[in-house]
Amino acid sequence: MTFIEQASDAIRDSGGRMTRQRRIIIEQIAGAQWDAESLYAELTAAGEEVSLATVYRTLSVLEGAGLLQQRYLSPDHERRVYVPLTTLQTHHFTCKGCGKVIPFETDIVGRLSSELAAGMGLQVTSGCICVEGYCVDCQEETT
Amino acid sequence: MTFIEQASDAIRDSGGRMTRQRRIIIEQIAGAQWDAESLYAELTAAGEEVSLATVYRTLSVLEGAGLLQQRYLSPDHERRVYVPLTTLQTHHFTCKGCGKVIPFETDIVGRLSSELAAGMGLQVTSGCICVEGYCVDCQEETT
DNA sequence: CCTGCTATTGCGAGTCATTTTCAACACCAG
DNA sequence: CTGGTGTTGAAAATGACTCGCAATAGCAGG
Repeated sequence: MTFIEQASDAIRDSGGRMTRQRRIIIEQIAGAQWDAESLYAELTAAGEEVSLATVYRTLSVLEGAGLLQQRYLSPDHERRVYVPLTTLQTHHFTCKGCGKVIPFETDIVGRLSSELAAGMGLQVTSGCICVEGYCVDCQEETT
Repeated sequence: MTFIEQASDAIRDSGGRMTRQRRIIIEQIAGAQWDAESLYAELTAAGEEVSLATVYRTLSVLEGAGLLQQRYLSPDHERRVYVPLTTLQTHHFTCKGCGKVIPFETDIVGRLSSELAAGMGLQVTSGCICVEGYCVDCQEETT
């Protein structure tokens, strides 16, 4: 079952309706992570008619349905990004030198979940990790 | 050297002045983490005269001097919190059931730093970790 | 102890991302 | 086809945070 089918089902199951706007938003976010503003710009540039408010609302609905998860890519948390669950294990490193955002894979949230469950009985449902520092290129410049 | 002395020195060294407002803000944040709004409320309640803008500005100055670090306690990142460097290894778990914020200690940022350095040559200088889920009490209720 | 230079303050206004309000609209079950 | 109600767009609201500017107050030198 594709992401789009899952999303349609989830929306209908909760008594919601599949509108033109929701469809194009879902199609766009199925492939990659987006923040509301960029997604809106992209759709508008492609000639689609949606309002920014609807983009925010739809992303929020999809998050509530468990299909997306919010993230903040950089430690200064300036913009909320939505990530399809299929890419959940990707986190991001922000370079303080050049501003580059470097994705990396790790199951560190999983390990942390185990630790918290074992040590304190906490049940982790979602986590967010932001790290910043210097990338290879910027380390060389400093040296 | 106490946190307050460190802060005074840092401010003076950079050509800044120790004002009454800065002193009371520094004294207040020396002991624990605060977000600007709460710190302002606390000081005002204690009869001190400071403006919210000054609280924000002072926290930012202290962060620039390397005495505080910003954090977001919960995954929804609704409020910026400043933490004295001495308590840096404390992270937070937010319960989606009762809203409780539970601190925990872990060197997970350290481990992640090692992984990133070894695997991709990235040099991590700071990190932020937010996890949410259900605490022991709220897990029982769900059951 | 004065004095003046200028860093800092307070206040109100300004940002910016995100949310809400509300009337008009459009899914979709019947 | 049609009505009930979930959704939308546009604009106003919100909330955290920042900025402009005139008034104030540290503090170095006299």
